[in-house]
Amino acid sequence: MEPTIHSIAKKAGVSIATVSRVFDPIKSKLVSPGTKEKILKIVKEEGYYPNSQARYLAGAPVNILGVVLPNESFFYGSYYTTEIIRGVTEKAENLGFNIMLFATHHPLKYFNYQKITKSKIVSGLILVNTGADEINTIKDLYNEKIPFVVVNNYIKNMSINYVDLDNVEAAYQAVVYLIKKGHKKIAILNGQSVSRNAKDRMKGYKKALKEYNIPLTNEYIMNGEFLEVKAKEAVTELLKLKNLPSAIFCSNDGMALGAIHAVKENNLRIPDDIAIIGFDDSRLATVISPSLSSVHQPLYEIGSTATKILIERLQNPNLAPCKVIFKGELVIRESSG
Amino acid sequence: MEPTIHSIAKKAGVSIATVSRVFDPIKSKLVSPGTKEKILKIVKEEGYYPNSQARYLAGAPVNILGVVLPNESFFYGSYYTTEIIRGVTEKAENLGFNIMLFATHHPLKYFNYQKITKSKIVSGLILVNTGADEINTIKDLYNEKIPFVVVNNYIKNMSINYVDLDNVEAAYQAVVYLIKKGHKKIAILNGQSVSRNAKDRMKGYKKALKEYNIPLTNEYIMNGEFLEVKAKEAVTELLKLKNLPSAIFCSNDGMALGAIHAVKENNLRIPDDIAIIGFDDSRLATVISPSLSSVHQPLYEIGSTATKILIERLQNPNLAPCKVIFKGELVIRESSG
DNA sequence: TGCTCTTATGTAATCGATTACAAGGAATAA
DNA sequence: TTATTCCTTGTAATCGATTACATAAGAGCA
Repeated sequence: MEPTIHSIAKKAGVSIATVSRVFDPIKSKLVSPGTKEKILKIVKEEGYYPNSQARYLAGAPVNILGVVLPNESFFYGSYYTTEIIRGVTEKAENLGFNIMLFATHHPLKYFNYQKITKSKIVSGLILVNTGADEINTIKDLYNEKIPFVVVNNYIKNMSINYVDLDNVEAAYQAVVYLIKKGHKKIAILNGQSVSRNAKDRMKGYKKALKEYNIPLTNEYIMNGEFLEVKAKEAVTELLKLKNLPSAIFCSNDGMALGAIHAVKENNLRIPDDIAIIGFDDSRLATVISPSLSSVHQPLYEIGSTATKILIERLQNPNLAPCKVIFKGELVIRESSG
Repeated sequence: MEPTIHSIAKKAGVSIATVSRVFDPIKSKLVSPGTKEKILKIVKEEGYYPNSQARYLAGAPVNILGVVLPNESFFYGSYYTTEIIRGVTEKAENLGFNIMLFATHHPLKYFNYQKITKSKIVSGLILVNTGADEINTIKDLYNEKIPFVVVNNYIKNMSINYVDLDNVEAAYQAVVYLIKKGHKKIAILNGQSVSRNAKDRMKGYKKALKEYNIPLTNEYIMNGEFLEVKAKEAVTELLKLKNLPSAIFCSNDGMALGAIHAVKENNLRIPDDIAIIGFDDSRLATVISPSLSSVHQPLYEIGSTATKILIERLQNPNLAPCKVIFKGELVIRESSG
């Protein structure tokens, strides 16, 4: 038989209430030192750990956070996802919370958020890489007053917790850098336009061009769907233009990689013929040749901040919604000249 | 007030036992169609989900698996770790299990496995990248009859579940490939010798040399601690030898990357002067120039297989321990000639 | 000595489900 | 018609903790 609070209480010759108190950091002060010592000795001998389900059921706070992200986020050892998870897990561990990982295979919009929150499997949610088609889900969560934080999907006009990068500004900085290097024909290799990230990076790109009076060239605007393969195809097409761009701003490093391959296959030099800037500052950036200039995101901090915000609000539901926007930082390497 | 089984039962005019039965796939057949329909209608209206803690406490099986790995496993978007997790999460989702992720910041040997299993937070464990210094922990788990699977840490003489790669054979194949290419002076860039992986890959390396009557050269045996930086230092030293090797077998891709950088800095050509083979077939392998020949591990399958084995044994504790050894596969690219 | 105030501990209700067992009613068989 | 069986549902104990409230013992004080 496994030890329970009853068997421990019996062996120690005390009531279950006293045993319970020993495990509560605050109430354990109410137990006399002698009794506490006696109980802890038996707890150790028996290898007793309080049953978490019984604790939760009896009213102890559920210290489990659900992290929800699309399974595909993991492909190829995504730097983006893993750094965020590293930040989340470490912060959660430090604050005494556990992480339940929902890397769901299905499109996220079919994920049953209700099930895991209402059945009390988790007490709050961290939503990473939720898509633009999930706004309704997020509205539901909001209306149901389920505690959650959105990472990387800024939503306008809703009073929710989120942590994100200032994508407009980051893209703006990258493009301005290219302009100041003398580039006037700058292409953008972006993700799907439904994505908030893609939208905002496009905004930053356009803002920079406008500010420096560079006209927008439609042929220079490409969709690589955030994928290396699609990016390579798109750039291969781009390079058939008569009026070639002299620089490409890419919305992630994977697409930058595709772009580099396409440019090389066309026997053009990087950065001399075409300069390239990526986004994410992933490990690829330093491995590839030429090394890739890229916008660095503080992903670890984004993950740990999101976790902190959520836990604070679980412990004090009256706190106001919190928005944290980090700044990106362009890391210059070889590919941008 | 949130709905409970009592409120649902009351609204439907039935007992809580009947409501409970509706949620049990087997027992729900005992409930008459009319009653079931009536209950489900109210369940839907009220947005009711059975409280998981109460279910567990009352005897329903806990469908939560703990995945334990060192926090550092995530650095740099580790391909190794993420692919395994992808396999684990997808298989778990398909079999109706949830994953609790313990990416612990402390050395794993200080991780309190007892706490999460005995307190019934999880019903079983998947141990990924456990170190050699944790054999005692694993023995404890075994003695306590806690269901677990070890991934990537084959342990001799213990009747436990594990899933691993045949590292001896994989390393052997890689080195034989080099030998057949005409190499006779082959160095090995290995990880810490306490690591099971490192030991086995060394074994494969030695086996290949012996079989082809190539004497062992001590100076060709290096420890790069599985780290790019350390590997680069080690290879830089290696290249000061009078009698240079013509090939280096590296125990992971990160170290191969360090080796490539060191070789290039010494103005030697890859593969002409020095051929290089890595291990893991990570994304780096195709990104780096020259592209890296590397031993491919079926990481996704390793993860999903471990999960399947564990769940089967949770559902049927009488099943015998299960060992699954996958074969690696050398993927030839430019770096090996 | 008696009263009050602490301090330490115990009693018992409660959380929300599962499930063994009981039981009523309808269907079937004799 | 009555006995038997099956189908459906309900009753009540149980899982293992937390915690409000009660209470007993001891300390402090007049």
